[in-house]
Amino acid sequence: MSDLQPVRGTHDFLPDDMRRFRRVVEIARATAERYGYLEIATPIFEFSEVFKRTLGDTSDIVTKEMYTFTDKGGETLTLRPEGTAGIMRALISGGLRQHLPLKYFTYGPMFRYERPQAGRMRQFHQLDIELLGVAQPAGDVEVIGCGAAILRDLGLLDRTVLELNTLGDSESRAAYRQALVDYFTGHSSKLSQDSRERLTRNPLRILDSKDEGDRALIKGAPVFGDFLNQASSEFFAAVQTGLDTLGIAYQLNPRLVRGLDYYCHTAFEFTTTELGAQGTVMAGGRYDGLAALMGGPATPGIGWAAGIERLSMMLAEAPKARRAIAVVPIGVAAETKAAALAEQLRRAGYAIELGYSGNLGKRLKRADKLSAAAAIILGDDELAKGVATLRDLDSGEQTAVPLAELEERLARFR
RNA sequence: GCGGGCGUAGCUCAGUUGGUUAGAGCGCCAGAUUGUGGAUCUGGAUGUCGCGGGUUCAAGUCCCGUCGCUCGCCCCA
Repeated sequence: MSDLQPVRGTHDFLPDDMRRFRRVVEIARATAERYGYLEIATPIFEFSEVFKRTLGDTSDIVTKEMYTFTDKGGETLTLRPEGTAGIMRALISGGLRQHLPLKYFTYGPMFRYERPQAGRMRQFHQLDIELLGVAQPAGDVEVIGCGAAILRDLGLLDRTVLELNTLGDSESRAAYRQALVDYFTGHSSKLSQDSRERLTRNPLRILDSKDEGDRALIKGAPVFGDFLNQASSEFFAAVQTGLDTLGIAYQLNPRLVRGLDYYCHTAFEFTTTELGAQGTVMAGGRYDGLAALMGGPATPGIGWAAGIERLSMMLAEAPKARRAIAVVPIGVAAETKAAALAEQLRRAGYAIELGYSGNLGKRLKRADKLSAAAAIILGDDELAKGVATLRDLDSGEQTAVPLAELEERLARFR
C-alpha cells in the first residue's frame, strides 16, 4: 500500500466538494436555529466505554467497526462512530440537566471501519439534532419537522420519502421481540443464514431482510401493532397527528428498525432512491433509555443524524465560488503599487486576485480562468495619470477610473 | 465480513487472436498577440499501462496475489 494514497474510506474535499459541504451545513445550521437548536461541538474521540455501553454489545458498530486505540496514558479511546452518545455524555458530565429541555445542533466527522461504497465512507460527516428532556410526542414532531425543513431548504425534500414506525416502549418491544423469536425459531430451517444470526442478535432486523425466503416467512410473522400497549399506541398516534397537522407527508413502514439499542417509540428515516444502496439520508428516533444506559439520570431524548456527503451528492450543482476582482500590474513600478492596492481593496471587503507573474495577456488569461468579474489594470500610463483601467471581464468594457474613486466604482462587482 | 465488475495521460476513454518507440478528445503549457482574457490556429509535454510476482523469445493484453474504486449483500447516515 502506498503512503501516497489516502487511507481507504477517506477522501479529500477539494473546493467544489467543500462548497457543497458548506452549503449543507450552513443551511442546516440556519434552519435549525429557527427551530431553536443551538450549535455545539463535542470531541471526536471519547472513552471507548461511552460507545460500548450505549450502542449495544451486539451491534456491528461496536463489535467490528470502531476505531479504538490506546493513547500514551494507557486510556482506551474510540473515534466517535456517531454523535448522540457524545452529546449525552456531555449532558451528564457537564451537569446540564438543570437546564432541560435542551436543543442542540452539531455536525462533524464520524468514523466507522466499514467496507467503503458510494455514500459510505470510513470517515464521513453527519449533521445531528438532539432534543433532550422532552418526553412528549410534540418533541418527536418538532424534531422530524425540523429535519423536513432542512431538506426543504436544501431543495431535497420532494426527492425523499419520510418513513415512520414505532418501536414502542420497552415493555411492548420486549413482548414483540419474544413473539418474533418464537415465530422465527419455529421456522429457523427456512431462514437465511443472515437472519438466523439476527435471531439472537437483533430479531427485529429480520423484518427488514431482503432475502426472498425470509420475506415469505415475514408475511406470516406477528405484527407489532398487536403488541403495542395502550401508552405506546397513543404516543404513536399523537406523533402522526402532529405530523398531519404540519402537513408533513410520511409512509408507515412497520419493518423500519433502528440499528442501535437505545431507541424506543418513534423511528424514522428520510430515504431516497437516488443514491443506490445507501438510500438513507437522514434517520433518527427517540432514545429515552440512553441516559440511564450510560449511568446517568433518566433523561428522555429524540434526535436524528443526516449524512452530509449523501446530502451533498444530491445537490445538483456545486455552489459557485465568489467571483474575485483581478489586480493586474504591468511593469516593476506598477507591481509594488498593485500589491498595496490589492491590500487596500481586501480591507474594504473585496475579493482580490493578484497574479504573481506574467505579462498582461497572461494575467488576464488567469483572471478569466478564475472567472474573475473584473480586472484592474495598472501600468505606467495609468500611474502617470493617477488612474486605473477598470475592465469588466464579462462585457469587455473598460474605463479609466481615478484611484481615489476605485473603491466605490468597484461596488457593482462585489 | 461475503459475492460480482473494473483499474491505460490531470479527466473521459481507445488499444484487434500477446508482437517494434502506448494513442484520441478534453484539459494543461508555449507561440501567433512584448498593454488586453474568452474564440481560432500552430507547436509541445503528458504515463512506474494501480502495485508485486509468474508464464513467454515477447505482457497494457494471459495467470496468481495485492491495493484501490465500484455494484449488491451485510450494516447504516
